[in-house]
Amino acid sequence: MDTIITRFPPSPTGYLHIGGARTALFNWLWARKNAGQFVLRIEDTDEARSTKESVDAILESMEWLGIDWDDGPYFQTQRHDIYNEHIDRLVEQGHAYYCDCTPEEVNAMREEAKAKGLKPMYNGKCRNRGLKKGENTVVRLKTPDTGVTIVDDIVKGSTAFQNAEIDDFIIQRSSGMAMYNLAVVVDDITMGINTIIRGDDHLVNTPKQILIYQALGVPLPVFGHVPMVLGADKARLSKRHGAMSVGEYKKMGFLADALINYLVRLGWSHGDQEFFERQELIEKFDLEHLGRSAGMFDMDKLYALNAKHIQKKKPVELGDDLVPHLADLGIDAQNDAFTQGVIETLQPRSKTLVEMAQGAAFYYRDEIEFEEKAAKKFLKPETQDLLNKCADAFDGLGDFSQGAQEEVFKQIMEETGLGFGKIAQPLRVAVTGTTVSPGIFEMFIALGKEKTVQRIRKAAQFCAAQG
RNA sequence: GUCCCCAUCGUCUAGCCCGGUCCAGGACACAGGCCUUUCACGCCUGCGACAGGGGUUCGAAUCCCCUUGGGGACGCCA
Repeated sequence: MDTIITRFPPSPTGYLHIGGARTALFNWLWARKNAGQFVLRIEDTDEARSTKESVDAILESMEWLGIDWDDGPYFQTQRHDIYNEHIDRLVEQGHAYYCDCTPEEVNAMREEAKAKGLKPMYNGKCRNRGLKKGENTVVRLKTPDTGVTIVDDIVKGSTAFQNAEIDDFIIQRSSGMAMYNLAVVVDDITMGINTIIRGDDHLVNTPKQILIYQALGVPLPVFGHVPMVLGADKARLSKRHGAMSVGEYKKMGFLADALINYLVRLGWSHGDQEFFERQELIEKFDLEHLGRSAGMFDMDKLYALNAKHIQKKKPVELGDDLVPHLADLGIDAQNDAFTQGVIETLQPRSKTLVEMAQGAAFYYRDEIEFEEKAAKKFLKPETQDLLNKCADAFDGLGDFSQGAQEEVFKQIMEETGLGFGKIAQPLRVAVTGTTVSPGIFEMFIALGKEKTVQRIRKAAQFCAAQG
């Protein structure tokens, strides 16, 4: 086959939502896997609802996800001439005609059809009137009255649509602007798109588009209609189901790789494999294993996958992702050796970067605030001696390794007769302010000897002041 | 109303095309346990599904039909 050319055509009437991101992903993956091309096209022919902000937001989200395009972005509003050329040709060749019916008239026709138990349709009134272009004329495609139009779909199989069900739909508005179905087909033809993967809400549009391809005398592309993403109540995913836009997931601390992994697996499978690296996805993605049924968006699974990706990623790489979240907490951190050490201690216990940033905060504070409950339980006046003893011992350590720290613990446990936990918990509170943190040794190492000792001493003073 | 699509554990799914290896496998969630210096991670165990009904067949999750349920589309929106 020729070079695979796929596309993603968002309409800029909002942010990039996760359903759209998934279709973009499928197309991108397929192009990348086949060393093909991925085209980005902005479908902004609905001038009333399209905004520049939406375009920017969509591009930004795609960049964050790492979905890059080889061609575009094209804007449909800049392609009037191309559409009009094709429309004129269709009219000249008798495949399309001008119509001056008013919206009221058309509405009446639809009501009439409905009353007869049919699908609401335009009745073809102007088909043979030989009208010329006028003030309020639209162009309609002359569709066949009989026969069927077959949609051969790589995921849904073959579906036959009765041509009698398809009315002479508008391809050019009275304003002269092309309508969606025409613009899409002309774009796909002129951009050389040969593989179209999109949501199955477009399946019923496909026969109309095929009719345009045929009228234009152009071979059909490969169609693949993937099921939609549903919310937890099995209704089409919408705002009330929670976060919709890709940008929100970024804010919530998800890794782009994790979101991609999740989205692709929702509606595609590779045996029992759940976890995929980006490169792996490109290698393994295929069209055969796209699912046919709609799937519900499941936050829990996304969290689990995100946790996995956080665990497997290198601290250096995670650093760049984490720094902005630390900044959100007012922490001015760099992706340096210190931060990477911090990250290492938090990787197995963070589901999101937000969680990681929160868990990391104590490392960066100059002043530790003790949680009331924790202090009451573990920083009692009588704990002062223990803390000072620990601080002294640690301070005397030339080598602040885990092994050396363990030795210190051993000695103090012997001296005091206390169990490990009795020593570790007060120290934990002393250093972090809370009872929950990474493992005590790894944490001290990440923090560094100096700060660790300093914090323990401060806590000892705090204990003394409690009496 | 009309047309179209879909149907395996609560959820994502493997298996279905090319019937037997499936009294249906994995993952998330949930429950219990182990590990343990806290919280996690990890490990182990458990719970849990072929929507229903008819066929076809020696044999059906897999093929056919009907029913039911869910979703989508019918616009001078995309």
